[in-house]
Amino acid sequence: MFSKACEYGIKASIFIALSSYKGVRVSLKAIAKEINSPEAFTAKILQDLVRHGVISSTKGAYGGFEIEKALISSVKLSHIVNAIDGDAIYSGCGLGLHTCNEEHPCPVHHKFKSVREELRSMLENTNLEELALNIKSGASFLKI
Amino acid sequence: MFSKACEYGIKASIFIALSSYKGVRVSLKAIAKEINSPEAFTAKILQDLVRHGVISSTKGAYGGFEIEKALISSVKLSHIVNAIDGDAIYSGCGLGLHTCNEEHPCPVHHKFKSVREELRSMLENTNLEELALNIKSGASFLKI
DNA sequence: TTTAATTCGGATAATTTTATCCTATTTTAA
DNA sequence: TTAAAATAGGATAAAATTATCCGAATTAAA
Repeated sequence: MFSKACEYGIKASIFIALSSYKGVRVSLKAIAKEINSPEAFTAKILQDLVRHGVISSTKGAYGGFEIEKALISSVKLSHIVNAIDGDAIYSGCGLGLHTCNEEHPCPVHHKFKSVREELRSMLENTNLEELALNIKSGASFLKI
Repeated sequence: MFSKACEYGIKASIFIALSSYKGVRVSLKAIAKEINSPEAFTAKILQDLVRHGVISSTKGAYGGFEIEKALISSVKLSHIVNAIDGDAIYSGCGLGLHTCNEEHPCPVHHKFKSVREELRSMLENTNLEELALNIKSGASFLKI
């Protein structure tokens, strides 16, 4: 459903949020270890998220990645997915037609409508705070 | 959401169903033209669908692809998707965790639940007959 | 001021997906 | 029986995605 890059990006963001809560920046190394992802590839994805303003970074010793505490609850999954994969998943045509809309629908356009809509709404209404809290409480997991 | 191969596979199957209704087999060439797909690549996908028993083929002059009339309504989108992409879209973990279930959920497991479920149900309950009839009536389109 | 710990960014490699080409095989009609 | 029209299938190529490597730049502490 999502690209590997996007999966890593979401998991990394959650872990960064969790750590930012405690007021500590996390290094690439720590992130990759925690979410079980290849370090160098994860670095590229984090750079991308920084460029898109989803997370922020600090270079040098004691540097790392973080999300300003006050912003954690306003970062939605849709921001991350958009930054990495774009919005094709929930706004593109399910069968790849260039032009697909109500007037000129692909064969599954209407069938997909509610699925697409529910996905979009879910991504736009899920924020990093709730996801991080579930990790903290042990209700959900970032790896294995 | 789906791979290109799967998109082509679905569109091709709908066109084959449409033609089989009229009692005529369609050639690879006609299919690729109708759904606007690369011919040789489409051939591979059709071979795959034949192997999985979704469609049937006849070699030689006047040969081509078809779906037995009586079976058209029983071919579901899920059969096609499964044959080409597998069931990962609606049964795999949204974040790619190897183990992701109610007891050990990934951060978005519950959030994705209804989306995944709706997608699965839609694929399992949509058959080629209805999709073909909408093409026939001009209510939906296979290309552009 | 030097050193160590970091992120950044460019180059490259490996893998997967998408796409093409060519030959073999099958089938029908002339 | 031969020729033409098809699918089947193997080999290969192109493109996209995933992954790795290495040096540059930055920062803080010793």
